[in-house]
Amino acid sequence: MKTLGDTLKEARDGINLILRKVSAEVDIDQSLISKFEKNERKPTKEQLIRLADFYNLSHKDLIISWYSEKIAEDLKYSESTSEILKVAEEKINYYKTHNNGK
Amino acid sequence: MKTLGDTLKEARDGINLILRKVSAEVDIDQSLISKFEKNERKPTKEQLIRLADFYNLSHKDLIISWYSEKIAEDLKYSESTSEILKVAEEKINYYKTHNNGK
DNA sequence: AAGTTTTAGACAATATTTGTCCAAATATAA
DNA sequence: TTATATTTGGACAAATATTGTCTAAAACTT
Repeated sequence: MKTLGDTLKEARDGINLILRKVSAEVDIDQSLISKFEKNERKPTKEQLIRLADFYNLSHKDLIISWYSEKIAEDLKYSESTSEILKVAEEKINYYKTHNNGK
Repeated sequence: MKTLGDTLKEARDGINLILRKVSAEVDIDQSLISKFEKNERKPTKEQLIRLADFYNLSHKDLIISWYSEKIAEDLKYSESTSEILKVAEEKINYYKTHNNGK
């Protein structure tokens, strides 16, 4: 199962850059980026966007990865997870249709 | 769409108790309980369990409500929500089958 | 071995969540 | 209406969690 960290690492490997360089470009501490790649920290959404832009990765894909990992982390040890997700989706749809958009 | 707050309020109305009484029984500030009922605060999981026990409500149902509201709150303004939830579920299942249980 | 890159961990700064209190608002009863 | 009781809003401090920064050790390259 490919993690967000894997994606970031692959992207960096793909262009053969060292952390120090990426760090300078995206203005994020290299130690943080290292941790993102090893899934020891989660980037903020802003950081994620900056990395996506720099690496030319799909915003959408990264955001999906980012949110889904957050949710999975939360529910990992919980029961009834598929019901929870089903209800969550209903609520979201309800919300979206009733407050249209924002 | 029935909220967690609605459920708690209905339960209390069902047994006709005032906040002060419930508060004393479950040891949660009455103002907090009021806010739970109005969805202005979210109970902690522990508080939720104590309320469930006191009101004789299904733990499972309340937990589903609690988590799904949390997730919905997070994703409310996001795009690709159904994809996010789909991927989240895959990750959870992956996690559960590979670390079986806990 | 020397130099470079990556990583772990401690730490302060910041932000978020939580519990508590009280007085204003609302409802109920006399 | 007035008096009494209940509910609610809001401010605040305490506790907890997240975030960014730095440093030096570990791992890797030359």
